[in-house]
Parts: sequence; C-alpha cells; structure tokens
Amino acid sequence: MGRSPCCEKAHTNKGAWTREEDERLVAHVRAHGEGCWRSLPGAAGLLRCGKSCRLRWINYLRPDLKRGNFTRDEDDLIVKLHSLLGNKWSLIAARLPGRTDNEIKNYWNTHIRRKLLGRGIDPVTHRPLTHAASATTVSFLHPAEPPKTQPATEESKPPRCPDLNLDLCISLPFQQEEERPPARACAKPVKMEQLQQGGGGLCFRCSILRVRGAATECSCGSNFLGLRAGMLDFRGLRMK
DNA sequence: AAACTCACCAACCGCGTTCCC
DNA sequence: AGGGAACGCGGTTGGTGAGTT
Repeated sequence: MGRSPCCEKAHTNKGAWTREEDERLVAHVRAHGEGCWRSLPGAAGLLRCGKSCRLRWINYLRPDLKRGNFTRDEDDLIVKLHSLLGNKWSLIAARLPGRTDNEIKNYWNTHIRRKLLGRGIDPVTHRPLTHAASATTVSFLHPAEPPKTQPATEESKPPRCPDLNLDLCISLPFQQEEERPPARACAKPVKMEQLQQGGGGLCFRCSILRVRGAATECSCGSNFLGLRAGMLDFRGLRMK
C-alpha cells in the first residue's frame, strides 16, 4: 500500500533548475498566482513535480525574497525564536521578512548552531552544555554576559524560553498582499485562511489554545508573545 | 597540480495535516 | 464519516566551490 507518488516520476526532471524552467515557472505564477501545485507543471509546460515547483518558487523565485547575508538582528531573532519554538522553521521564517524556512534552517545548521556550541550553549535546549541539567538559563543579549540563575522550582516548568523578552515585535509582519497576483487559479475555500487574515481575528494565544466561539474575533485583549494570529501560520504550532 | 576535506545550500523525500468528495 | 488527494513542513542528501595538505 502506501501513499501514491505525488507525480509521475518517470516523466519528471530532477536536480538543478535551468533558467528556462525558472522563467516558465515565474511566468505561470505571475499569471495565475500561487497554488494548485499539482496541476501547475502541466499548465506551465514544466517536466517537474508540483512539489518541486512549489519549493523552487518559495525558496528561490519569489520576488519578495531578501537574499544576502543575515544581519545581526536577524541572527538574534532566529536564536530567540528557536529557543521559543524549536525547529519550527516555517514559524520562524514567518517572523523574518524575505527569508524562507529552508534558508533559515540551513543558516541555523551551518552558522548559528556552531556559534552556540562555540559559546558552550546547547543549540537544542539553549542551555549551557556543561550544565545541561541545571537550572541555569542563558542570555542571548551578549555572549560574555554571565548566565543568570533561577530558583530550582523553575525546573518544573517547560525547559525552553530562557530570559527572553517575549515582546518579539522586532519587525512588522510581512505582507505584500496588494502586490500578489489576485486569486489562485483554482481558489480554495477560505475557512482557515479567513482566520489568518490580518487586522481582527484571534490573538495568537487564543488561536493556539483553540478558544472556542472565537472564530472571528476574540475579545481577550491578549497580545500573546506580541503576535496576532494573522501574522503567521499558526496551524503548525497549534497542531504539533 | 592533484587529492582531499570541509562548508554551504538547493533540492529531494517522507510524513503529518487539511481539505474535498 | 471515511478515504484519498493535495499541501506544507522538517529532516536529509548530494552537488559544488573554497580551502588545505
């Protein structure tokens, strides 16, 4: 049994994308918008599987990608968000305009991870490597800053989130809706998307905690982690 | 100059979740 | 309600270029 392949692999290209393939993909997405990845290759005249097209567009061809080196601010933000969210690269990417989850993941594994290890910090737990089981937390504000000690009772709480300033509003949520192509070629019913629209909607806390009866607007006034639900794809966080 | 090692990153793969019939 | 299709995510792989021996 098992899942059927996402595409007819025998008739699809693999490996690096050519300039012509890129151009075809960009032209198609500009004309029809994102989505319907399954049918896109045929419609765009590409011998690629839909997944591959999606990846190529999201990670490389999207016009709003920043490219270039990560700034120190981005660096710090990634570390903070990772200590908070773990390997939820898509959630982290949602807070870094112009960066993709794949890019951040690669950057983490090649740079930040090593940097933290060099500082004696476990990149998984964000705690000092030599005292992994202790109740010590780490500050990301300055490498030389000595770690603070917390009461032992704190140990019973979830291990993440060292002395984070939970006001994560370093940047505005990235939105270019007005510049995006109109509706998807085969527009999906909204439902979840409606909940993710900016402006009103659920606060981040309510959306995570699945507050019932708050499908359109919560009135708790909460600004959980400084985030509103519409700012990021909260589905992954809610689910996992 | 050749061989080898390492780092980087684009792309692939498998699986979980959501949506639709 | 259940099953299958499609999507999205995170882990992993493989190609390539730079650096070192």
